[in-house]
Amino acid sequence: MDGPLTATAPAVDGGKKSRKGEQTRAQILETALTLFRERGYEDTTMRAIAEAAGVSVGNAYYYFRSKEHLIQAFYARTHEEHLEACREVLAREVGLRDRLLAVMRAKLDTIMPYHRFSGILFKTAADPESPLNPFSEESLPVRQQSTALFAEVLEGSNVRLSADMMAELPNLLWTYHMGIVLFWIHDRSPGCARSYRFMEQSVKLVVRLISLAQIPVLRPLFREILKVVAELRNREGTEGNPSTMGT
Amino acid sequence: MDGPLTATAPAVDGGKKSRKGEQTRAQILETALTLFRERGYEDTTMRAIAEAAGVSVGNAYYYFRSKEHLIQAFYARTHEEHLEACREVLAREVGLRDRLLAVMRAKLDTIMPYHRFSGILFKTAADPESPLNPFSEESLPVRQQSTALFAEVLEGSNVRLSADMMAELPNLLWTYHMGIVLFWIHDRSPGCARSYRFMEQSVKLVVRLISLAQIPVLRPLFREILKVVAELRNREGTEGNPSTMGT
DNA sequence: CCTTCTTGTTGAACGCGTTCAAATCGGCGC
DNA sequence: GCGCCGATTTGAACGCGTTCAACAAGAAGG
Repeated sequence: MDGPLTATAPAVDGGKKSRKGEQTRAQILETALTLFRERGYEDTTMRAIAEAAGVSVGNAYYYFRSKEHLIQAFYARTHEEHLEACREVLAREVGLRDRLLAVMRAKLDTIMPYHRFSGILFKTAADPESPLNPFSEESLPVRQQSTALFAEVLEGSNVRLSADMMAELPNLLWTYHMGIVLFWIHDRSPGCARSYRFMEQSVKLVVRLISLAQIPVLRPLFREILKVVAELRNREGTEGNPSTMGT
Repeated sequence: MDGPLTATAPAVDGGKKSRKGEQTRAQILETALTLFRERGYEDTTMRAIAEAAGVSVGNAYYYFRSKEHLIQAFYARTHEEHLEACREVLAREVGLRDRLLAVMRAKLDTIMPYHRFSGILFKTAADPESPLNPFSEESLPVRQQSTALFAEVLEGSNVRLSADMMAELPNLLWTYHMGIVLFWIHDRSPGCARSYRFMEQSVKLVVRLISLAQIPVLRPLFREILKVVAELRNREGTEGNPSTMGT
């Protein structure tokens, strides 16, 4: 009953075993992502994925609990690509606006090939019962990695922030970046030009707000905002979930 | 081929015809909403709805294009209940904070009975292809009505706002209210107490921000914010869609 | 070689949302 | 009465995601 489903990311397990199954798993994932890119999500059936990958339907389900779980693999995949695309700029640039701009632009560039099928991504992501829900247990690793990226955007810049800001701002930026992606998903303009424009304008605004938050007169206001945002963040709340306390 | 599907809202058509079908339609909708409330969305099958309503499956599809379209009817229904629940307070109260508080509280109260099945609501609502997408053509009437409610919240208050604020703020408040609902959907605390608390705190913050926007020094900043928000709003963009130009 | 256990693989079958050709109903002219 | 036509209703059928009992392939020990 305990299949290979425990290890979601290919690189997480020991790396030594390299069981026969790892090949099959990779084969299925690769086929699925290709078909998603070509035909979109809805028009790609599990039967088609299995056939194109040269396995049976049941076998695909041996490695991926559901069709949705294939998306989670997509999540992890594009996130890694995004990280790679950012690395160089983040090591060089120190201006906060340019850092954030570069990261956001890289994000859009990374997910662009998947624009056709990305609709379904947020569709299932918004379902509180779905494992793809950005707040779910299962997607916590990717979310934490992504939030860490925004922490790095801030820390590597020449802008000094107060401690309470530094604690909450990465999460806020992550939320902001989700909002941009949401806009992008609905964007039907050629080349998603509107998304890029909207992103650039809003990045300027965000950076301006951040610098405003450092002005002493406005501190009480921003402190209150942070308080409300913190309330928003720990959704599990009184249930006492220790897993979200760390970091 | 042109069935009764053209008239989505029951009160929209002439009201005179009252064809046989209107009864059947109402019967199906009532049954569906009841089952949704009792078992949730996923566990309520179209076959079960049809059987409980005393019709065939195909007949249900004659009146509702899909299972999702039953949700749109739910949208319209709860919106009317919300309006009704607000009417009295909005006629009496003039303080902006209390007006907004009352409206938001009424919103949560109205949708509370549907908390179990509301997850799917946003799930499909986030899909850009879905007719339930809040930005879609099909849900435009409800959205406009809802936005109008927030315009009334502002206009009936003793707070005077500049014209550009008055033009954009209702849309912003509508977006804010969607955010609260999104929080509520994910809220698993007993009685959704966290949602109410979060709503109250954020309402205070929102009102405070609105009054800040009236301070001359900060006007340029808020004007820029409004500009970006306006960019966000007309998504159809360069396609030249005249239907969203009105009002 | 035979057993035993885990890992990997199969394809038929289930329940679902949805479709559609065909049947039925209801009013209106004759 | 009969014929007609649009509105309504039916239920079998399709394709989908998913499940599961059964089977095959290795690996390990005797």
